[in-house]
Amino acid sequence: MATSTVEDYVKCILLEEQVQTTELVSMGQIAVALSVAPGTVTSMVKTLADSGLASYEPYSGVRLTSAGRQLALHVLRRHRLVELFLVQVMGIDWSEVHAEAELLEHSVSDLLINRMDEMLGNPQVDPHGDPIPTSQGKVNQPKVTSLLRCPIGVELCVVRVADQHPDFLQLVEREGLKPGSRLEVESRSEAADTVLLIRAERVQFSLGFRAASKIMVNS
Amino acid sequence: MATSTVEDYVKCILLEEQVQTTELVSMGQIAVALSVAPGTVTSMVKTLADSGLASYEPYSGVRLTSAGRQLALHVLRRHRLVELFLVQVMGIDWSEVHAEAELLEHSVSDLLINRMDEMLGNPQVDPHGDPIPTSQGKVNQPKVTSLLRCPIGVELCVVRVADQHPDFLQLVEREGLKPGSRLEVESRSEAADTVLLIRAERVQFSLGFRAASKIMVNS
DNA sequence: TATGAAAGTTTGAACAATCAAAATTATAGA
DNA sequence: TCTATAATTTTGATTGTTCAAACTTTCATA
Repeated sequence: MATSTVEDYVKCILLEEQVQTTELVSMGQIAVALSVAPGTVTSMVKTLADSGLASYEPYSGVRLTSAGRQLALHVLRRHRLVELFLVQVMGIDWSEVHAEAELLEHSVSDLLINRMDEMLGNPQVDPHGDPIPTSQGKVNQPKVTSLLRCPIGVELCVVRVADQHPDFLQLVEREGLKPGSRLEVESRSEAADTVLLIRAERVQFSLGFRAASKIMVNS
Repeated sequence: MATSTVEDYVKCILLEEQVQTTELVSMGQIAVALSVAPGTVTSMVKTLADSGLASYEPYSGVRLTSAGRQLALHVLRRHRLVELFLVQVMGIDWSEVHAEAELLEHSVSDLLINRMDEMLGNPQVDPHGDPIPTSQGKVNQPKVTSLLRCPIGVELCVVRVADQHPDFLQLVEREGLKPGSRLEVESRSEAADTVLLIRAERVQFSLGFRAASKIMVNS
């Protein structure tokens, strides 16, 4: 059985694969994401490779095998269902559930996860809009763009917030940018590093490019 | 921070202290309870002693310090609240919740545990009748006797089932011996190793001494 | 009182996960 | 093409948890 550290590594590799265009995930990326030393990643990645969860190319990077992807998707399913459960059933603030789920994703049984799934009505996405893999490990990644790339002057719907930091999530909530919110990009200024938004009630609001890239809208 | 292994050891020592009359818990008891080799217990108990959670007397046994007891009670509180939550809220069978709780007790945060406690109405006991320690680490151990020692011919109420094995719990449920059930001991036979019971509806039923010692009634 | 079985301890080894620091490789820019 | 820098890998060590097997202590009883 995979240790919870192994689960963390495969999940991390899956998530890094998803946010980049290249095939291989670098050791450095993983080291930063998991806050461990680079050498630690190299050695752990080798053991992932030994157990058939990843294929490792020295000095180039690592890629999940289908077994590794399967495991990672199961962990992700647990993580996201737990998050939604904590918000919907336990009434915990959406900015705090990520940290809780990070722990619980390793110790929740299949029985319990499927009970949660049922109770929540087989939801498609978690509170941040991230898609929940099915128990068979299928995910549908809806087509989205960020506020950095979406068309200007068109009404859009926020579908996902791609950052789990409580501070950011609290701002998102305060400013009415949670998934489901409707808004429009009025303009962008590369020089000023700002994206000017108009929300449903015609209120203006601006975000820096970095923040804007974390708000995903339908496209 | 205490590892989950350390939590398991202090919880185990607390539980063993409770089921015996003597002060010190032996290495052998712990080894059996946790299914580890005797030598492993000796070395772990030394590290518990080093971190101030227990006091260790070579060849005699181990005893929790107040810090150790405090930690153990917190773990026990988490375990028992999780069990009750799983039964009451998640609808999981009471014979299965022990195993689930054994995992979750190490990864549920204080925030979540207190939310559960609230949601369940600050319950006093878990589904097996075991008392739930408060967040301050207080437990009230109600006076109980087992069906082996209780008076004969008096109506009694089951308050606790002191065995977590699913098979036993399922039998208890089938035979209507869950906490809250009313019954009477009609007779005991040392030779036959049986305790003859009469339940509310005047149905007779018998248990072996071993099993009878696991059913606790008010006294 | 002596002794042998049961209980406990020690020893040496293993594995998982980690680090710091030295060594190696890759690569972008001169 | 060469080289300095960044990224990666290796090395050697540490911590936590575990085991089997050798050894020691305890204690009941012959």
